[in-house]
Amino acid sequence: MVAQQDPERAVATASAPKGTLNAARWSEILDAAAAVFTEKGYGAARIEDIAARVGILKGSLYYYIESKEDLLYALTVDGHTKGLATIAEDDEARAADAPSRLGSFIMRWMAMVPTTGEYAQMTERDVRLLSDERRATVMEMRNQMHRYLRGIIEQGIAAGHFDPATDPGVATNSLFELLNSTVRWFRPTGRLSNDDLAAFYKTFVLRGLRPA
Amino acid sequence: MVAQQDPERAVATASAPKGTLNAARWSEILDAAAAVFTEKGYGAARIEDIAARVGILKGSLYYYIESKEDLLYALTVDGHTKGLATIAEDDEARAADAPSRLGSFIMRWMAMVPTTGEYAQMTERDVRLLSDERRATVMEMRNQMHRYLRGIIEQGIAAGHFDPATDPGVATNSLFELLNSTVRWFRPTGRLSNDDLAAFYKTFVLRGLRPA
Amino acid sequence: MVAQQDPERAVATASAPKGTLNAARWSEILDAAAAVFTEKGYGAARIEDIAARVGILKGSLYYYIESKEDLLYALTVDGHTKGLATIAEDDEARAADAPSRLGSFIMRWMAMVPTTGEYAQMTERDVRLLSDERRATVMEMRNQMHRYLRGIIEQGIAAGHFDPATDPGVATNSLFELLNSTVRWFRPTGRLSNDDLAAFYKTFVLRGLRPA
Amino acid sequence: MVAQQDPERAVATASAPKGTLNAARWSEILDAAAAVFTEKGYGAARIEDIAARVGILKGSLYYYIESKEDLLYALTVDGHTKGLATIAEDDEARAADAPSRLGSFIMRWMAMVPTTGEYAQMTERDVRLLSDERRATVMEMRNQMHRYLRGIIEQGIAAGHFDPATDPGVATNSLFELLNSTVRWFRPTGRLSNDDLAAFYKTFVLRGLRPA
DNA sequence: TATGAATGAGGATTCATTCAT
DNA sequence: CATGAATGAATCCTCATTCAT
Repeated sequence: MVAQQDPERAVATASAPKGTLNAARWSEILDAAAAVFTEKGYGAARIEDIAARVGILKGSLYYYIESKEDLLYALTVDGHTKGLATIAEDDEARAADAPSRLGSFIMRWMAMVPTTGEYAQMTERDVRLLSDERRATVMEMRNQMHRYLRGIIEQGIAAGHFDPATDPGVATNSLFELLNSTVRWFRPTGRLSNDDLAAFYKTFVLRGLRPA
Repeated sequence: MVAQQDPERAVATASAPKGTLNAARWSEILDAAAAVFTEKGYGAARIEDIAARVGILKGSLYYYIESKEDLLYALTVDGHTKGLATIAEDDEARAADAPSRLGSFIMRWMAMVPTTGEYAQMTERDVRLLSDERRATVMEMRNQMHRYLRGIIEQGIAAGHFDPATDPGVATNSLFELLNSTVRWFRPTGRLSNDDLAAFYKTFVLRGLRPA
Repeated sequence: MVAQQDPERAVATASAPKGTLNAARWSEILDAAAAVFTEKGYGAARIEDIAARVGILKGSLYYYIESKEDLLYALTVDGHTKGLATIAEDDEARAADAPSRLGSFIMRWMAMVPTTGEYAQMTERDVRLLSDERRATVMEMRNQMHRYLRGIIEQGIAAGHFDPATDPGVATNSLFELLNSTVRWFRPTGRLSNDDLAAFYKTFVLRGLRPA
Repeated sequence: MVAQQDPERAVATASAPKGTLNAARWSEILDAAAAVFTEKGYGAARIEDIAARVGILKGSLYYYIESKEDLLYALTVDGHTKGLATIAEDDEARAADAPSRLGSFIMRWMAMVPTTGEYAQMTERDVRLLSDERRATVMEMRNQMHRYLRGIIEQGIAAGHFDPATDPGVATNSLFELLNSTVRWFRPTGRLSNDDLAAFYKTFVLRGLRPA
């Protein structure tokens, strides 16, 4: 178990797979892994690259992990945990109508995205690399998020706020893909901030779902 | 799911890197590569898998290629060539207003998507695997497509059909990501056909871009 | 058997290993092999390179040879045959004293060297690549040459023309190495012709062997 | 026959390409590489052979090297470094006349030769296998040695000790080839020691260069 | 004679993983 | 905790050779 977590990783760092460990070091390792995976892709990333970024030798990494997959899994669980935190609503928010719930979700999700690497919202293909059990865990977390978003869309359709011709599953998948695709091309170095982008998505999506 | 062989392949296919060779066999090889890359990802795909799918030994594949990268490149150029064919408009179409041009583009693009594998619209990361020259070629093709779509969006903004608050670059990237993300989750095995999906995207996008 | 040989290769072209063949083509092939072996070394030379230089496909080369080794052997026998031709003396020459026989031999040998490639006087290491039988053949040819030169040196020592402290075996080996090393560094493109070099060797060697 | 390990190795050895590693092991590896390269030639030598001779698996060799070429380069730099050490003269030696400087050089060079493998004085062809930068380094070392020897020959000609008809470049190349050819045929197993050979070369060369 | 296509046995290199110290 | 050294299975790629046409 990780004894203490720093604020940035606070919400839910996956605990290191090997017993009691130096939490700060484990956090460094996850950051390094996130950076390297994002830069090279999971397959091309080498344990050595990650270790080097932490400033230790690759053999030493095995004090913290049992396999490379552990890093992918930890990062993914981390990201998904943050995602799950994002779908939490207080009673008041939950009572709102679908458009405002959806708009609010988009803003929250987009606020979270830059705190995770590309692998946090792991693609279908990479999920396959996990063991059956782990894959099931991740899929369950993912399904929870999908159910949440789908619920809002169905609510909006039922209430006449969203086009009844919309297939809720298609809309859910499309929204997640749209929001998560951001990491693949957006670099907040220019005119546009992450917040600007979030605002665009919100407007775009809410208008896009409106009935004819 | 995997690039289907179709008549256009003969025309659009990047020519095999080693002189003039049996075109049918080369096409088989590209199909096999598309299937294996899509299934396992480029990095994890083994030359042996591809050869086996064609029914030859791995060494024999090197009669057709010089390196694994050749396959990625050929597939990508293939996909991008199809993409470029998709942005072609006759004079009448070009003269139309932005919403109808955009709607029409979405339908054409979505009609093309199922004829290519996931690697046809290669991700940023995989583009890095190509040699400098090849990467430049691919990027130029990609830029052409982006310019086309961006042009339509700017036209729509100028004509008042699209929200003037829209950033054309963001919208262009978002649209491509949205459309291309399809291959990552959609399987046309259920209620919904690829056409249904295209219709959804069209409606969703056109409404989403409308002014307030 | 090669039916007719062109003058340049007349003295003793090793016949192609496979039955009756187009002699001109076989000669072309040997020239190509000599060029490629000299350029890249036997090991690094590819059958494909040689075929390309002849203007045929590598598969076609096997109409003329049974294995790559055939080319090395043919070239070597060729060169050694030329070497053996070089040690031939008429009765008058044979009757001369050692210094004039040796000087004359050096001039003849150096006149022959530029007509063969580097592999003609194959190194110890490459000889090992030949089959036992072929190696024996080549070694026997080589030994004949060595015996000839050694004979002259022993004659010179006996007659008091050469330093009696000279070890005939060492001198023989040294002379062959000296003369054959020429191909490794000499390019007759500058001030010096092959004849100039021959003259230097002759003077140098004859003085070098003189008694104190 | 093969590079014998000796105290100088520690000083003269090109440092292992991968950081600071176990020096003794690196030395073992170089010895093994020298042995295998000499026995089979660089091209035919297998990494596995070298590893086996060290008593490790081939994969383990890559802990010490980045590529097979590294071994060739290290060996060559090693040999050339020894060669450069051989051309060093103290003030008294440098002040001597050309014949004694040359005689002394031959003795020193021949004392060095048996401590290096065949690849130490790498042939032109093998030099091509090195990267541009490495080739340049080796060529520069080689040129230093050539300049040294050529200087002595020019001094001798100027002072009237050597035949003025001698081309210094030709003589330099011939001498190096003569001395270095030793490794290709000489085995100090018989009557003759390496010192005997050195003495022969010294006498032979000094007489060979004398004026008419 | 020549070709095109395939074969298959290597060989270099990579890298996650192990483990004694 | 960390290191250095080694492992060994994988995987890309090479190329001499074969052979039906």
